[in-house]
Amino acid sequence: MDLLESLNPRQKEAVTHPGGPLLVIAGAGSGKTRVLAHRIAYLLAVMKVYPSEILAVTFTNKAAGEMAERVRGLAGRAAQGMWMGTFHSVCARILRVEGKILGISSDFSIYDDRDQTLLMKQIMGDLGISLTKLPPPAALSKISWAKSNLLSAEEIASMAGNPYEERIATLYSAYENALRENNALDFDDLISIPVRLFKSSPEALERNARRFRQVLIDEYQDTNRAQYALVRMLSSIHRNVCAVGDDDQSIYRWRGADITNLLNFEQDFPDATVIRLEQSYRSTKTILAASQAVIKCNVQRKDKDLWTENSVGRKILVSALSSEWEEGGFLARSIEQAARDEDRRYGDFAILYRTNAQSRAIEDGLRRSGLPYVIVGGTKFYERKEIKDILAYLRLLVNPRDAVSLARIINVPNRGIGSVTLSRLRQFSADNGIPPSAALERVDEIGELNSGARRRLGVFRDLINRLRSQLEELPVPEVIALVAKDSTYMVYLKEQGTVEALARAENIEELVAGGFEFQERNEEPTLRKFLEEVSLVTDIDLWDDRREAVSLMTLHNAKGLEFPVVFIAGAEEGLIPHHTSFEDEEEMEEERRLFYVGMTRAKQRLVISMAAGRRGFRGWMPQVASRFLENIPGEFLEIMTPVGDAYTREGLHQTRESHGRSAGRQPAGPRQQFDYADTGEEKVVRIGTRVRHPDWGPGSVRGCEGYGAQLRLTVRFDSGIIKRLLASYANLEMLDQDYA
DNA sequence: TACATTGCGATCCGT
DNA sequence: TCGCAATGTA
Repeated sequence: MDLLESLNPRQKEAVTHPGGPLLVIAGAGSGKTRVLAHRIAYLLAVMKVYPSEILAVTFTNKAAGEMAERVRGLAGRAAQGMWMGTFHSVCARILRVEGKILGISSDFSIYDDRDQTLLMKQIMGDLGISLTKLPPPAALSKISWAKSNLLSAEEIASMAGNPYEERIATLYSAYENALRENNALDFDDLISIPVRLFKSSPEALERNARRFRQVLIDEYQDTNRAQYALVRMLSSIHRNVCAVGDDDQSIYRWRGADITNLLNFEQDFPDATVIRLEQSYRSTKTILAASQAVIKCNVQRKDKDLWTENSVGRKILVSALSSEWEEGGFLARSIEQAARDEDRRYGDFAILYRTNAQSRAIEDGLRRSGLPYVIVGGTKFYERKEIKDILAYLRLLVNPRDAVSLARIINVPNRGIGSVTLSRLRQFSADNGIPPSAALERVDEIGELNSGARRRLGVFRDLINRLRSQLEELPVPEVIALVAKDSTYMVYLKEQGTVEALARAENIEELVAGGFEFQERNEEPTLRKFLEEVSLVTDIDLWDDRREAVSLMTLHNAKGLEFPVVFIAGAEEGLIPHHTSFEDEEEMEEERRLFYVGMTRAKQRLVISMAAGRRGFRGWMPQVASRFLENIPGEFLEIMTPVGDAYTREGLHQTRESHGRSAGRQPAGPRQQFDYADTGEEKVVRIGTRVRHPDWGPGSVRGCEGYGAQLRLTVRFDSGIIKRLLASYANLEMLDQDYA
């Protein structure tokens, strides 16, 4: 039949596997998405499985959407009603139905790390634990680790071997209680609670495991213990689990991913069939061979033999630039040139990097050349302050017990309700064992409040109640618009009149537009569903690959994608491999896998760049080439290092006098200058410039950090004292002529 | 008591 | 550059 026609023998075997546990080890570019889509279509068409009996878990919502589309293309209408999504979205769906067994109401809020931190701060404040001694995110990351390994607060407490761990256990337990009080779940809960639920309720497990006749998991190498447990439970009756993955592309160990889930599949399922997909369809022979040479340096892996019938292609270009700004310029020039000479679209290019911080210099380079680009990742749309604020209103309307959201917006925009008033409200709610929003209803009974605060709380309460009363009647986008208007958030932004505030107002309008779009897409477009969706979308989900723009993203975000031309920027020791992995061999292997993932995103051309020096958060850092470059045999490389290319970035900011020496061949020009931006006027100050301060007398500039109004000068005064001064407050008199 | 300002410290990857 | 905690001011 033609469903199988285009597949190679291995792929065909995977697609037509009759039943029982199946592990597909799919090398980079070996067509694993095709295999999954075809297998699902095959299950529907040939094995007559109902769509509602199929559970397919992917790594991103975007991947799920693409998968659904491909299956629709193969199987048509028969595909409707499948369970397809990320672990988190599938679990949220299960929990809305089954959660009540554990006393979780279906209106629960989903807390992101921002919300988690806020909650943890409150808890630590209540317990009198210093926020500086134990930063809330540190405690939360331990708790997250525990949850993704299915360890309860009690278990953590019993394992604790020192006061620090005991404290973590105490916080864990308090944090859990707080989440339940707020009727909220964090990301880890979305996975671990269903597992707990299925452990405690055999009926619920039976119900769900019976429904899912076929379970398919993509990117199996990146599942954690909790996800693994869930997969085992959901496939416990029919035992039709199809796991697809590649141990060489496991890059989420730091998030709790456990590669042994994949490596031990055959032990966990003794009757498992294992199929290897080793023909690669994506990259040229050169790119494939080079990437194989790199990944073979890892010890902990299953050996594979990837091969391809693709052409040899061009050599991998490696270029060393003298600074991150030059690197940005190089990337822009290369793209311009390739777009022109090779007649490529901007959408063909991707620039990948290890850390989000690298994107700035790259962006500058592209912007200077006027190249269109999109950044995937960084500050996500739904994490913008204004969006989070509006969403907090909406969450509070849906889930009145959500005290984190309440605290977030009770004084945004300013209503004259400050921290003292808020803490009195919280005190009252704690004393009476009711949520803060219920305390708000009884504001007249709170004795300590002065009349002004009482009145203002009353106004806020009326606002919330009025909005909530309209919730049922209005469609989602109109609720959002109403919230933005009645909360006076919009007016508040527009009154500010700054460019930034207006951009924020536009973002809120975009959120409303998103609400319309949501409404059209869903049969039952409830606000609850909308909130869940926005909590679980990722930046990559929003990325539109048809846009005619260069894509910028981290190596992590690039997983699962491919581009005709890929640039890997910042191939330097300390970045990739990241310096935090220097001490640990396992982490080093993960860095190598990450680099490998980056290389294998490229179909036709791969360019790797590095900077000989980079501006770190504390001055200039000389950089050396990544050790991974040395793993690539020279025959695959073409090395190009431009010489004497002057900085094109205007108003270059530097911090030490010694740059020229450390970076070798830097041009003399602007390297000892930096902007002195004060009241909008741009000045350039040289290191060594003589200055005078009203209190400390004369001195000379030794260095600077930062930009614009935040510029901090390090000045050594003749009296011997050295001061770091914020430029706008330094009140310095420039004595030399040495600035313009 | 609330709000604005100042100054400090930190920065990997992200569901 | 940025967000936040501490400090200053109305």
